[in-house]
Amino acid sequence: MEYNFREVEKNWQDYWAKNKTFAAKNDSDKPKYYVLDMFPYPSGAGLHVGHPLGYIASDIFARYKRLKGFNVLHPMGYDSFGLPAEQYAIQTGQHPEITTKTNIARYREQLDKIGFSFDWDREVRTSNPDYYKWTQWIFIQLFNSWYNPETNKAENISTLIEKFKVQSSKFKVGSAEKKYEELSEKEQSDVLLEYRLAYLSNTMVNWCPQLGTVLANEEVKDGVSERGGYPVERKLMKQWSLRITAYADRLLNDLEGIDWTESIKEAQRNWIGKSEGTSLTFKVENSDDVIEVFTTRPDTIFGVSFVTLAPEHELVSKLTTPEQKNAVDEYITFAKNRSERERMADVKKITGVFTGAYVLHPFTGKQIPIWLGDYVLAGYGTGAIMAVPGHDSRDYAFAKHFELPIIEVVAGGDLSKESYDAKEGKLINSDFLNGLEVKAAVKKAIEKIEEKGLGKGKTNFRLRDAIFGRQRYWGEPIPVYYENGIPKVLAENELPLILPEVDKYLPTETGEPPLARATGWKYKKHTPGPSQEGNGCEYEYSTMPGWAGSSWYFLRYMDAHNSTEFVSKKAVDYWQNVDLYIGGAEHATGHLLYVRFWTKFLNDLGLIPVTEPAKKLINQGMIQGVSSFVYRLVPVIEAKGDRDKGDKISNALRENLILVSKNRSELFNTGYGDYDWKDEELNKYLTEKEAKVRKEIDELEAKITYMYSALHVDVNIVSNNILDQNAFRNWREEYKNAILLTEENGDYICGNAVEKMSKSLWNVVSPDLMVEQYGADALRLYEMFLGPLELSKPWNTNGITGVSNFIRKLWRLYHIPSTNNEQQTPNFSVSDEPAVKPELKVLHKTIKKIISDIEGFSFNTSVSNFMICVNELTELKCNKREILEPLAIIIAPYAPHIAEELWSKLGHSESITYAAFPECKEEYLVESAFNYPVSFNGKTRFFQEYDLSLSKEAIEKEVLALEQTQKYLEGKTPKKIIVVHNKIVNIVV
RNA sequence: GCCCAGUUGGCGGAAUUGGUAGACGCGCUGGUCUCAAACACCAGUAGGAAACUGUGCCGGUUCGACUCCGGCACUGGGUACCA
Repeated sequence: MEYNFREVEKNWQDYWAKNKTFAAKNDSDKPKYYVLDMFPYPSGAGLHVGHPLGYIASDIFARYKRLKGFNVLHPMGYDSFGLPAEQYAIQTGQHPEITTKTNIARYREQLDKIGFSFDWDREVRTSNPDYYKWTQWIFIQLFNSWYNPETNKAENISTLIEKFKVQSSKFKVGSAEKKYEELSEKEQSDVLLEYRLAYLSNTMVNWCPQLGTVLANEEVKDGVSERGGYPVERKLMKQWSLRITAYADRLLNDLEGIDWTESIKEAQRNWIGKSEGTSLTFKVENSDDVIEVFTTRPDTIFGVSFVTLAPEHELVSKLTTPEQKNAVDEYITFAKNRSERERMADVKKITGVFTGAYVLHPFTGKQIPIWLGDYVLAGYGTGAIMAVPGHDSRDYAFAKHFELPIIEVVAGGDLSKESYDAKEGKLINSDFLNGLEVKAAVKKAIEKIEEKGLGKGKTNFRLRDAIFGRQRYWGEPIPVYYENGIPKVLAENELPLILPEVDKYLPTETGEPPLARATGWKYKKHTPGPSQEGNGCEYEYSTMPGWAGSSWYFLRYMDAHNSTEFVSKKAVDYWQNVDLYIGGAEHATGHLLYVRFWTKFLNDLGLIPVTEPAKKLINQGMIQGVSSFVYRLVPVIEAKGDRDKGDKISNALRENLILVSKNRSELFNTGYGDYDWKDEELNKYLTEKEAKVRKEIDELEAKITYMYSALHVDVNIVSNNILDQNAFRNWREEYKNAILLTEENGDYICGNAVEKMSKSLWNVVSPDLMVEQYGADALRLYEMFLGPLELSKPWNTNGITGVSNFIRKLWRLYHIPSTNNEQQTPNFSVSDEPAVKPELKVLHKTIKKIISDIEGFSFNTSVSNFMICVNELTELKCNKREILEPLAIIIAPYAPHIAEELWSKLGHSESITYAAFPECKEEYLVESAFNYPVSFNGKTRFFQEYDLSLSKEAIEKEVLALEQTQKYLEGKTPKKIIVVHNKIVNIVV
């Protein structure tokens, strides 16, 4: 028997757990290194082979850093609040906590089998009260803070109140103006809510009726919910939000200083969407009202031919003339009822209405009509635009549709065909801007606008404040209660606010969130006061969104069991922030933006020393599944008239499922009666079935054609596209009696497609099976070997035999084959003789490559390099300790189990984890000669070895003297000879 | 539409600063072992009989281009009436 990975891997996993081999210390003389994975949501489906990809990469890096002498923090935990557990609870009544615990146990079991070097003592779970206590605590800090634009950071709200008092600020209450001290408690609360970083307000939210909750912009994709894919509509609601917009500029600027991929940075830049322009007011004709617009193209001011307001704009009803009132009201109703999704679906559809009112052009004084259009968004800028159809494609489309004038003010386009949006060209028809280039014109226009007091230069962001309340059960309760309608946060010593028990995980009959079902769940002050009387105060019934817990978890790992602080100063001063963060790119504008926001906020309060959560970020690619299909033959009836009868016919023909092998697709689209299925069973079956309905077919003059539809089939019963027919019949009841139309050799060939790996597509490959069959080391090596970490690639189990063979070859290097072949295992045999130069060269070449591969995150090439190394050492029949000991160390990050086993056999009693990574000694790599490729006009013809000490001139001379050179020269004289030392010789003819 | 990434054998992929294109592995073909199969081992494997041709397509720079520049196509991802 050879290498027994099952036994060896189990032993070492037990050893690591027992000895807490990977526990990180919070004080150490070693330099620190923090390697973090994005923690998973523990779903019921368990891990598939795609999940561990990033974990394996980070584990290799963490183990490498330990070998390099770093104190490494490499933790893991669970993002355990979330929708699936709650939906499961709604269906089954099972408490989400139970579901979550079960799923976590399964995840842990799967993770353990792969041999990760996580420090499990630091595990965090966001749904654990010990954890969410501090999530709530951070919320309270957000509530108690405002953003001071002067200091450009968050401060305690008390500094704002102080400011109000010092400046004697006045606040409008109804028609009166009062000082801050003169306001009632409620009025003060309302004023402060406009500044707090966590605040309650009436905002347009993304409401998802099916989920019964609101969603943040980042959770809505293509107009449907990211989770579940349900339609989302706009709705005005009182909601908790976080003022992330206060940090827009810093979130944007600080991207410069972090080593993240350009694509993620770009996605964040786009999401933040900074645009610089100017505000500009238009006076409404015969009224004191003005309409303020935001524009980035003030240079086109003389091209304005109308002004468009969002249907929700506050001035609409006031402006609208009596003649237009009906049309306007009708349009507003229409716009309101169009869901986000519809609006997006027909971007091309232009809708709008004229209000009957006019504004006056600020420079020419001309009348400009005011229109409503839903292409103008209420939530961006001022909800009103100046329309310049000549130089904005949306305005152009609107103008064309409603036959409004189009004025050319920038030369260079052809306005009869399309608008000219480019920001280059000279201004025309523009009074004082004529002749200027766009850039200069923008500047001049802003100057004039500011000079005349019409507006001023302004920056707008696309980023919206993050809606923070969710009308869900399975999340952190927001630590707020309402006293006389005033929202108040709990005292810190009242945390955690435990998620109460409810009878059902659904909204109440009156539409309140599930938490309103909790009986007797009321806030009572610890200290005596009005709320102590009676039943106490109502709590906030919304819970926090899924991203709350994940916005600071990287800090908790530093000090996971601290019961008095979210993280101790000492721990965070030591660990600072994440050195290497690995996770999926799908979090580009969600999690990765929020965690940056919270980090900056906590830094502002002086609680942590860093302003960014992660120095370096790597996005692992997705591992896609390869789905398999069977092709179902579907009779399609085209009947004239009677539809019911048509259905009856097709049902009769469909009684048994007919599945056609892929390569017999010539049979598809065959019509009724004119086929030969080349399959007796099927001919018989269909002839019988058709005979039964022949009368109806003829009566209806129906036409039958056979089409096919592809059905997903479990990839685990398909091997190399050949269906295991027995397993297939047993797989599902409806396939038991299916008629399988096979190839001539009896095989049923499946089709396939590369898709997302998902339970519903039946293409999931579980890591458990791979570990069981080939071992954890093989799985780890193979996942890395598949290709560059960042690239998406389809999973193909077949290739794993390659790395599995490699592991056996590696094992054999350290052993001599047993002579009496039967029972005995190969004998461990390593020689203490000094290594010879070729052996040392192989080793040190490999060390050099592995170091540069790991540090460049090129894990796929390092696996190749190990293979080359082992192949070469096998060729050299090398079994020297001097070579094999360092080899075990450099391979340990990738294949830790076999490395530990070999290490212990080499006579070490300690784990290989903290061995020293060998240095590359360049002296072994020095070559004395180089085999030069000799090329003619850039095409390599032959090779010639020359000593490296030879000068260029000498080589040139030698090459020309060669017989082969003369042959390729064909008697011509070379024009030029290029000799690149240690690289190439090129002869130009 | 805009932004980002990518396109190399039958497949996954490799190629340092512009310097031997196809490393390594899978698959395939042939062979050895075996009664046979599997495993294992050995040899071959970009195309072409060859001259030659080949890194998505067209063009450029260069002694020399997968690599640099200009244009285009396609694939994947992100984002979208953002004024």
